[in-house]
Amino acid sequence: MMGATVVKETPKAGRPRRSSRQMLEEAAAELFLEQTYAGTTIEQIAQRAGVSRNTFFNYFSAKSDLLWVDIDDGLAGLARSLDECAGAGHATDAVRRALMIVADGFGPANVPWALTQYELMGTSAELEASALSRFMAQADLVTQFTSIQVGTGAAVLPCRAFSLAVLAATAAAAGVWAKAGVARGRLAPYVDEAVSPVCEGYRLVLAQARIDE
Amino acid sequence: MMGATVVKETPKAGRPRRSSRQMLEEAAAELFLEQTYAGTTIEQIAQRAGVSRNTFFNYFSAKSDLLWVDIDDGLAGLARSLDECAGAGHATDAVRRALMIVADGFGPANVPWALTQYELMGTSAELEASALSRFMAQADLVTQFTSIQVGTGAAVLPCRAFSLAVLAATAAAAGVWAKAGVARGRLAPYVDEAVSPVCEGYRLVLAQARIDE
DNA sequence: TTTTATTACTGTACCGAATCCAATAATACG
DNA sequence: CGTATTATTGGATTCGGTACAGTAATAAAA
Repeated sequence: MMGATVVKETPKAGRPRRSSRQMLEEAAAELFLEQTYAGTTIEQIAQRAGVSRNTFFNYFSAKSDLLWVDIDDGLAGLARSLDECAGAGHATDAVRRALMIVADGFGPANVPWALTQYELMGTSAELEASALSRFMAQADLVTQFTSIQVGTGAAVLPCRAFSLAVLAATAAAAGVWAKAGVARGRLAPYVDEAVSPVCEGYRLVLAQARIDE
Repeated sequence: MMGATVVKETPKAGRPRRSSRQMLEEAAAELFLEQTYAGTTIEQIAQRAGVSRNTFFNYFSAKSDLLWVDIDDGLAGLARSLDECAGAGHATDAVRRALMIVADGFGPANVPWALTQYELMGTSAELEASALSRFMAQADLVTQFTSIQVGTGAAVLPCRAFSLAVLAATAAAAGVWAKAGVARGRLAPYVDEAVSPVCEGYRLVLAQARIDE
């Protein structure tokens, strides 16, 4: 329902799977190259994977989930990365470092579908919806983390604005990185360059945030 | 197609309108209060307004346009506000002032549907899609403006990251403002508090952006 | 006054995403 | 051999959005 995957780990009882998950992803990847994302229907994906249309929804909650298969895994690690970076100094630095860890998972190859298709077909409503859904999920994570790091009585607005701004900068970095073409290199430097000024600007503000209120 | 409205000003020839536009907005407002946004269909809105379902699409390109009727007008003025603030000093300051002008159009009453429904029903796919669509449109505006202000040879990433970050901070401000309840007051102070740190952090970076490259 | 261009409105049909539900198939376990 | 559990399937339905043809209502031209 949330845009994340429906089926992940296998239970021990019941009818075994026909390994449909990966087959669906591969079938979708082929079709996205032949036709675009918008040009392929779930029916076609399921048909090429050799399963029914309904089984597709057993593995993905929406067609747009296929755009994020490469990203969702990395995004799932943000919460853990935030906890790892919790102790070190400023809240802004912790968030920045956590984002760098996540960004380190993305190399020059394998640019996610969400970014390539964004360039290819502009931006469809489905892509936008799925993108903002993930953005807001991460934003809630960072907001909660920042509020805790700043301390009790932290003002809501600074924490929230910092979280959204720092994630937006990350998204901008990912967009520029994806558009950079073959010689893009690793994602992390892009993220660092985009995120650092935001953290710098919010450093003092967040330090005083618990006093103001 | 872009999320904006299809029909705006009246031509001089042809069959006159049945003043459907405002009637549709009012019918939608009633239904959104009775049921939620997600709970009302276009069919119901058109029926209460006394027009056909197809006529709805003569005035709005999508159901989600109704969530932004109050906002789109203000957003349309951002380009003009940016031009007004172009000359004054730093690019960051110009953007910040332009955003303040836009924010000044929103008072304590009349919180747009997009924000109230977001709180009410979490966030549906339609709302997210329409929201990001508008966000990206404004982001392109600010990015182009910032690039020009910084000067020729400006690096892409800083301008893009700044634009997205500053707009994300604005969105965060709007969200907190809407949630603040009856005593929220004007939107502008929220935006100023959220946006200023981002501009502060990017001030030096953007000043050096045309030298780095 | 009649014609014509222009615009508004309506009905019908269609497509695709997503949900719901009932039925069946394949496995593990008692 | 039942039984619980899970996977898969098919059918039906809902809803947003598009396409298209046809009709109605107005202003201006003939």
